[in-house]
Parts: sequence; C-alpha cells; structure tokens
Amino acid sequence: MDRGERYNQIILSSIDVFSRTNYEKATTAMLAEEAGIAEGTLYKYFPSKKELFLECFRYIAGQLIDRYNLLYEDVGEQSLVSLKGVAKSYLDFVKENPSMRKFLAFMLNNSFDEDFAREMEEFLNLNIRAAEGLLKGAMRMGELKKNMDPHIMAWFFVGGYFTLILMTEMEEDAVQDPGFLDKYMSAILE
Amino acid sequence: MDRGERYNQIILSSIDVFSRTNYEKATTAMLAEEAGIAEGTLYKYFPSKKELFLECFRYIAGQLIDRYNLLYEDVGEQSLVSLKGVAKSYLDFVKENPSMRKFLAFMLNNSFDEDFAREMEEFLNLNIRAAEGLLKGAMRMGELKKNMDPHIMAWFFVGGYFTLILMTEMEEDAVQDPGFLDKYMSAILE
DNA sequence: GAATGGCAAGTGAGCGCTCACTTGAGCAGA
DNA sequence: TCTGCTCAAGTGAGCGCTCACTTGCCATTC
Repeated sequence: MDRGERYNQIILSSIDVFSRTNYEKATTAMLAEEAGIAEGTLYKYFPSKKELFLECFRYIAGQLIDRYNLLYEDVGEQSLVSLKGVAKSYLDFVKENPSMRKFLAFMLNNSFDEDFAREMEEFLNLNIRAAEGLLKGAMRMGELKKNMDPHIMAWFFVGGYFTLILMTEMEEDAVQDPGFLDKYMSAILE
Repeated sequence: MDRGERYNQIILSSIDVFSRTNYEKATTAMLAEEAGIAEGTLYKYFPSKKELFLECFRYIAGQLIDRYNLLYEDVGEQSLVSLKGVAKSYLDFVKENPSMRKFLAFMLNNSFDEDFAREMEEFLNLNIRAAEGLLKGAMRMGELKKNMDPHIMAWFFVGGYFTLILMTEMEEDAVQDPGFLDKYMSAILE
C-alpha cells in the first residue's frame, strides 16, 4: 500500500471511529488500531488528532459536493428538478452512510472549537447559497409558491438535512417510505 | 442559601459552563468554580458529572414544556394559533437563552451515550406527538394544505427547532426580522 | 454530639504525543 | 550473486499532564 492509499485508508477508518463515539472519546490508540497501524505511525501522516479529524470532515464534505456537482451537470437549469435531486441525493447519502451521517451531525455541534466551527460554516454557507439560487430559479418558473422568501426557504431546506439525520438516527419509519421526499417537499410546492 | 436554592444555582451556572464549551471540556473544577463552591462540595449535591449534566437537560426541557403548557391553556382548541404560538415561544426561548440553546444543540448530538440519547428521544417524541396533534387539528379546520402528511410535517416542524438554533448561532440576520416566523411558516399554510 | 455543609489536598487512570529503535525494500559496487 | 549501505515506514513503551472523583478534616447547626 503506497502512501496515498494508506492516507485515505486512515481517514476512512477514522470516520468510523469518530462516529462510533465522538471526538474526545475517540482515542489515538483506537484510531491507530482501527487503521491497523501503530500509534506512532499515525503521526507520520497527520500532525495531530485534530488535523486528522478535520481531514475526515473535508473528505465527507467533498463527497457531498461531488454528488451535487454531478447533479448540476445532469439537469442544468431545471431548478425544481435540481432541488428535488439535491434532496434525494442527500437523503440517499444519509441512508447509505451511517458513520458519515453521525460525523456530520457531530460536526454541526462543535462550535466551541473555532477551527471546527469555521470549516462547518463555510460548508453550510456554500449549501445555503446553492439552495437559494435553485429556489429563485424555480420561483421564476412558477414552480413554487410565490409568497416565499427564498433566503429563509434555503435555510429551511438546508436545515432539513439535520431533520433527516435526526429521523434516521431515531429509526423513524417514515423516512424509509419511498414517497417520503415528495411528502416532505410538498410543503413548498405550488 | 438552603439546599434547594444551592442545588438550582449549581444547575444554572453549570448550564453556562457546559454551553460555553462542551461536556468533555467542561471540567468539574470549572463547574465548581462557576458555582462558587469547591469541587468536593459538588459531589455532595450530585453523584457524578454525568448526573449533573442530565439534571441540566431536565431543567431546560422542563422550561420548554412549561411554556407549551401555558400556551395550550390559553388558546385551547385553536390549532393554528397554537402552532404559531409554539413556534414563537420556541423562537423566543432560543433568542433569549443563548446558553440553553447551545446546551440543547449539544444534547441533540450525543447519541453515542445511551443515557443522553434516551432522555433526548423522550423529549423529541413528546414534541413530535404534540405537533402532530396540532397539525391534524388545523387540517380538520382547513387551515393547512390538504395534501400534507401530518406525521412527516410534525418532524419538519420539530426539526425546525434545530434550524433555528443553527441560524441563531450563525448570526443569520433573517432570524431577527419580526416577520420571520410568518415567512418561515408560510410554507405549510393554505 | 450527631449530622450536615464545605473545603483543599490528594489519587490514579487515561490521554495525546514523542522518540529511540527496528524493519525491509532498493540499489550500488565487487 | 552477494554484501553492505540508505532511508522512509513503522513501532510501542513511556512521559508529562489532566481529569473525575475521594478522602479526611474543620465549622456550623439542631
């Protein structure tokens, strides 16, 4: 296994460890064991536990952004289709990746650490701006209710990520219903 | 100061400490100092840091539930008014109590600890059930869109608590707009 | 004088991180 | 082909430190 492969492998196994417990409870001993290496080796790849954690987050954020970019290429200017696509893509991600979901949820609540908070805010703002753009487009096309504030609705939409994580964590059956997303999104549709 | 008063005072100052950092980073030394007592004394009131933390959560959950109960008494069967009232009451709470808001957000993401998760789930389920009841009532009265699934919309509604916390933490201006709630809730209204 | 409230000095388990050391693949020279 | 050198990759015991919790003692109250 070359250096790059190992680097990625450490990140993937660390996401599992971090999401099984949390940042503080995940010890460097656990992180190393899960990666199948010695503790010292960990520090040949990452300068600190914190930097390893941030790399994990960047990996997950990157995965989500890649998904979105693919979507935008496919559907182009069809805003409503894009909105639904983004929601579906996120829902699939949340369903399929329990550890990344937990990791994201954890990250959302670590504003006490400035570095964590900064990275998270960047990611959220990026999502808000994207959602707001799509909502404005769909409103222009008359596909959404007219009396909505697109900026507030964008928050509503991105905040929904959270609700989905919560529902999935609490093993809410409704979220497994194939018609779930349509029901969820019917609120904002014309 | 008698035992009961001191007990409450410790809880209040501990909520501040916990929300300034997080559960792990809030040391018993800090908790004691903020309460103006010695570390040993803390253990005369609470058997462990964890139990103190849970008492803090119960205090906050109690505050919210008291607010709701007052509301229900006031407005009786007027479901839509109640729904808006609940939303407004929660928004006010979030705006007025920064430390309790942070505490709540933190609590929502500590499913790794079974005791924390259990208490949180009870609280969330209570809220979901209440919201669902109000939504069904308002739908019967024709005040809401007909094609909504009340259970899913209840999640949507309770999940919105989270979005509000996020918006407030990120110092989003929109949340300070007096017309904010109407705009936010316009999505589900007829 | 028993019970309670309060204190400050422990105590030991456990943490992130270090560092002296080992391993093994690659390669040059004979 | 064999030998010896190099060096990045890997190791794991252990250091310094922090933390939740305990202990033992004094003061006050009833």
